[in-house]
Amino acid sequence: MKNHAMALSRPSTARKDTGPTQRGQCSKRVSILDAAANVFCREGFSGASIDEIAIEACVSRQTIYNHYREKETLFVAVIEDVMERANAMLFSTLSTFPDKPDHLQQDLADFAIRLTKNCLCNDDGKFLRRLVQSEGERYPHLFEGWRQHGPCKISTTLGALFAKLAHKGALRIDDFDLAARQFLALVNADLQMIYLFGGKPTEEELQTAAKNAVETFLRAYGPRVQETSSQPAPVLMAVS
Amino acid sequence: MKNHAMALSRPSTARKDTGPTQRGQCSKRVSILDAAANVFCREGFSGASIDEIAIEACVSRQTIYNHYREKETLFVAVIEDVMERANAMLFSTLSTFPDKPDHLQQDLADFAIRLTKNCLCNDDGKFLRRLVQSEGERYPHLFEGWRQHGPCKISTTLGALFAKLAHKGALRIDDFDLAARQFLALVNADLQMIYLFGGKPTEEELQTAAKNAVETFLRAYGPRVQETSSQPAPVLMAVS
DNA sequence: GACGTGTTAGACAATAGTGTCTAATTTTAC
DNA sequence: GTAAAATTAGACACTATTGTCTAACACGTC
Repeated sequence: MKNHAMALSRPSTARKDTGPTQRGQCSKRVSILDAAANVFCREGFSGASIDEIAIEACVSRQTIYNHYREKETLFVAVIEDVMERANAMLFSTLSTFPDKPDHLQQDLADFAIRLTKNCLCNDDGKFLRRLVQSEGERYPHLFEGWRQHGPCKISTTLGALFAKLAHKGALRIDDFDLAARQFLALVNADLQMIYLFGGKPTEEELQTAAKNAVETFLRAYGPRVQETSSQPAPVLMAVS
Repeated sequence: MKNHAMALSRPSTARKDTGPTQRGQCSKRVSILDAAANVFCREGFSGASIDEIAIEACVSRQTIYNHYREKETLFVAVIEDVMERANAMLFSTLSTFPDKPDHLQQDLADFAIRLTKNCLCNDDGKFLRRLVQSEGERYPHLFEGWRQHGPCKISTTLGALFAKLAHKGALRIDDFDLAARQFLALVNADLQMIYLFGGKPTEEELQTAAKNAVETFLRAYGPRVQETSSQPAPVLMAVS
């Protein structure tokens, strides 16, 4: 249950580094990485103890030292593992961005839900929010690659996707990257408070957040004459 | 320079708890709290050592134990200190919200800049982002009060302020609290990436972020006929 | 069954941190 | 100036943790 997303996406990325084991005992490496991710996320780098990780991974402490020479090596391996998986999931989700202008409101909302579910609210997302925040300054080089290929790239990629829709006349956008950043910000507007104390939004909260975000986004960037169901908007006429 | 905001707002909140000192040695308490805030922020709770705090506060370790019985007591005191100050600054800033509909775009942008500068980008803001994220789950009761009176209240308070403007016809808003949350989200849209690796935005980045946020906010919630400088919008007339 | 690889439990030294205690010193109040 | 209060440096016991080492063990292949 808790490791659902991890377990799901793990098989997709074939582990290429051949450690002391071939592939039969690869499961040890995986359980160590998973347990370490949980403990590091829960306790932070200095708060996490190797013994705790060993117990949670159902592995002896010595095994951890066999695979990863020292605590910091393990930490770096965990970070890289999570980041690679998170970035893969991010771009896999981005590839589901709607390209047809029909049902834009619903399609964008569905996309927003996929994005939050797959990338922001899962264990990897929580891990990254927490660890980048707390350990980011201590390991600048470590997170730099992820930052470049993850968060930084998402705006431009999403911006390009919005550009496509704009060229089809479905959106009126000046600065596509800005619109992308704002779209992401709006999606998170209702969820920030939930993230804050470590919780995960319910399905309903997710849908409401997506709906709210898309409505406002379209009011700002959608084609003119946006009919809102709540209050009958005054009829507008374009004069020249 | 670094403690500018802290030093500014500190005298405003009279310290009421009378520890072992009356008020002459109160400066010790303050330097301990400041140093502890920095170290806890940098290293997290378990990573921070009392010795490090003592050195940074230019105080002997024993003095810290005299004032605060143990590490956790000190931690809680620091958290409460920062939160109280942050909330005070937050509502002090909220009180500068524009109430005149003229020059709304500029006034809202200026307000957004004040908000980011005074509450989000200063040391206290960084401290809270980091510590609530990493230690929030360990001390649920500790942050609960702040959450109620800070982040949770800001939406409703800001929402009420937007409502005033809306009633004057300056804004077209259905859900005021939602609009407030989205305003905050938009203001942060361009800054998230900077927060991510612990940096502080420059004055110019701050202004651009505020300008972008307000423009989009007004496109979504502003009165109709929003003139954009880039592309001459068609003149619109409300019929009935 | 022998062998090699990987795993395990436990002991171990080394280090670092917490919290206490004491005696000397400084600061503050009167 | 004197006495009380606060501060300091240092030693101290205690605990937790890291990382190493060793001997026993599991498990497969040959």
